[in-house]
Amino acid sequence: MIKAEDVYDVLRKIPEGKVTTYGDIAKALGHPKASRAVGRILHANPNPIIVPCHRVVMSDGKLGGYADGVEKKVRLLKKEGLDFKNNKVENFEKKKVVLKKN
DNA sequence: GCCATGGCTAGTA
DNA sequence: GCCATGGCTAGTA
Repeated sequence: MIKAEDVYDVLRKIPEGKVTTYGDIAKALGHPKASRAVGRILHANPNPIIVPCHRVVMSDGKLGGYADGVEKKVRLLKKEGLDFKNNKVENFEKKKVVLKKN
């Protein structure tokens, strides 16, 4: 079972202007198939201020969801210097962080 | 039984 | 576009 606290811990390491994916978080925590579960956990994020869940997107660079509305997610990411081409993060490969497995 | 995913396959152009 | 996957919640018995 994947713990919400662990997901939030990983999230706090993502710097401004960078992103990661649901699947990468799942892998980093040793649950390669739990990507969807990660999404559910983020949906329940109790504290968007300290846990930047807007920096998590889909494996193909598409936006994914946001509890507070996708528009807001876009706004936050743009403010951090990211851009969107056709519903995808521009230069996705360069914007992804590499996550360590603990 | 839902869903903030992802990987794989069919099959179109 | 289909479906396995994992975590959660509603709501029946």
